[in-house]
Amino acid sequence: MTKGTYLGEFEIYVLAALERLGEEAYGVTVRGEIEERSGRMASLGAVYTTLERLAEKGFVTFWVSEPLPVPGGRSKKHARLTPAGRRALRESARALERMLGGVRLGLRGEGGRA
Amino acid sequence: MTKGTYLGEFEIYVLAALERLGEEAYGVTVRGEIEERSGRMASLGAVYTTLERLAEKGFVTFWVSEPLPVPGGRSKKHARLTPAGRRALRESARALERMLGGVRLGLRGEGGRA
DNA sequence: CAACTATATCCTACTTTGTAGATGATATCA
DNA sequence: TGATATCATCTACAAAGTAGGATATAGTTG
Repeated sequence: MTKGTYLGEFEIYVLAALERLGEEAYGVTVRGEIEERSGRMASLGAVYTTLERLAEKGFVTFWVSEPLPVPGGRSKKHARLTPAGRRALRESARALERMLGGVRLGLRGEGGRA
Repeated sequence: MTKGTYLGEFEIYVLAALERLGEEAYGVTVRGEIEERSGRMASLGAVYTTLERLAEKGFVTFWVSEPLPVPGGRSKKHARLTPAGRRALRESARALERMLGGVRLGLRGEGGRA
């Protein structure tokens, strides 16, 4: 029985976005990736707060990019997964998959209400 | 973009357990199902509190069983999913799947640390 | 019947996560 | 300098997660 550190729901989205985005990951792109990919809404404030908390846990580190010669091209605070972060994401995702796997919820089609 | 009601991490576990257990679902069995199935730890207190909150949201209803002629066989407070609860579980599970789907996390094997 | 064992639930107090509007920074361009 | 476009931080509160300890109720035993 793992008593351990299970990620919160939104934390999972943020870490998964980092995994997908790689070097392109920073506040705005993380938010975009979550919304486009999953359809789940995510405010920028929520993203930044969560990234900060994940960094405190050692799951994320930051690095700053050079400013770009375009409007609004200020330097960005990029985020990347640490090995511990990747491990935490994997553990949470696996446990969730085991729990949801096989449950008939219309995960493939069936859509609609009720 | 769904601004809507996304379930918390533990709420997903509890609702999934209800879906699996059917008529057998009550505090103790819910806890057992979560722990056995996913490996995620779950205290009884957490389970009851979460069931109560899910009921307030209209995702769960309760019914009481007859006491049984065995030691500790008091009547149990069973829980079942409402249609809204099943729908909420499905929505959260789908969004999560879309976000995690395809991410290389060793969801099938590869195990180990780092 | 009192004491004991086995299950099951409730209560309570607190920690962690989730949320997002308002505010402040910094880049180019007119 | 003023206007526009990104991006980040702050703040304050709401919602979800947690679990120890108290309480309830069944049969059993002496």
